[in-house]
Amino acid sequence: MTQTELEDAKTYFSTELLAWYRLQKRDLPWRQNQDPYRVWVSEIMLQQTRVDTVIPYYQAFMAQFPSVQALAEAPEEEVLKRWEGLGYYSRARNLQAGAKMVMEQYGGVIPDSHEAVSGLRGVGPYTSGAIMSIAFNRPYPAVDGNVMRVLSRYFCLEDDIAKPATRVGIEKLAVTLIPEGAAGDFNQALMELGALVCTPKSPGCLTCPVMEHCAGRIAGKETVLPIKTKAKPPRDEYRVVAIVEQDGKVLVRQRPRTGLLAQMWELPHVLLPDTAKAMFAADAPKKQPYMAEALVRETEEASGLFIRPQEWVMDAEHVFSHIHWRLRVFGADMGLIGFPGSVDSRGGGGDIAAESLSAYTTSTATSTMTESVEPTFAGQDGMTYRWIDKADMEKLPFPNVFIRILGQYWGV
DNA sequence: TATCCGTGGTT
DNA sequence: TAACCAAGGAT
Repeated sequence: MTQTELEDAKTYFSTELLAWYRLQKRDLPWRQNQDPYRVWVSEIMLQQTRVDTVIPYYQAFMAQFPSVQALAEAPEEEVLKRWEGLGYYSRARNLQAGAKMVMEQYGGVIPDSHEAVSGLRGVGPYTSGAIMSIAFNRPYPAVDGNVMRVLSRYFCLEDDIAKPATRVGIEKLAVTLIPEGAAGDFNQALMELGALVCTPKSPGCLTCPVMEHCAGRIAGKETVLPIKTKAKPPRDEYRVVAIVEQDGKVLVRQRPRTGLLAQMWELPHVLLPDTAKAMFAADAPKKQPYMAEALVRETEEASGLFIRPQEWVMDAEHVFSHIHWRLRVFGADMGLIGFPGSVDSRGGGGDIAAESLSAYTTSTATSTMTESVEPTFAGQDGMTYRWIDKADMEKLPFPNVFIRILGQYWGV
């Protein structure tokens, strides 16, 4: 292809795609106007997340946090709760951190500046380009997975889109395609085409507005492009979960401030060694003494509570991007009656258990005096533990897997 | 550069 | 079922 032919193909692509978008674009909540805050929130939510999933979250989030100021001033737990179920929870914390930065450094106004927007927590190359182009109509590229797929096919590019360097190259190409004065619409058009027509598995070339000059299709490679190296499968983790019930309430804890499911609440659970895999086989008995013992030991060391596993409740699975949790859930009671004898009978660790119980009763008494509800106490592991009932779940953010487990346990 | 971060829909 | 993957970013 000559240089002139390439330029013609590019002009054709930009013109036809833009016209197609303006006729075919979906009516989405964040397209009501170009308010930078609305664009910002939508772009963060849309990271690695489907449009249909985002829509209800976006509506609820904007209703509860309608402005940068409202978001900046909200309690973090309310923000996390509103994000519950959407995943990648760091997005929520970063978004709020960004809102606070906008309040403090830019007087509550999102600046029309690529450098400033790029400096906000959770805003990377794609999102900064999306905000600058959609909210301010500035000619920056917004290259996501859709755009890499569409341009890989149209220009028959065979670089591995899993490599960061490839995205940089496609950004350089994408800038040159932006029509004068139409950056926002054009960038959205690229993504809209990828979402609706130029889909990963079976691209709809027959209805594609630019199929006539699509080099990938002409070469017969529309289904092999884009080239993308396979991701590693998630590693298995076998875990035992405790539903400890006392006076109609269930013991939960808050995860650490960083890492997986940071600051979310959960049922206590312990990691089993890889050798436990056999115990999760379909024909293996559901209740294994070994698991119950692990649960007793680890939970006691973590929370300071002595629990007694009773019955197998259910199995559950949860797949993260990089970890596959296989969970076996046990119902358990608190072992308060005859506690010292129980400690002795199990042998070893008696001192730890005795101290733990003492610490637990003390902190519970303290917190019930200072707070009228919800005794909260620190475990030996530094995590915060508390007893909740069904209604308390409305306040605390839980990962979906525990919502499922507790929902079934409580018969929701 | 590779790995860590969720969840749900499709195929 | 299992694999794939979706409007990515941080470290």
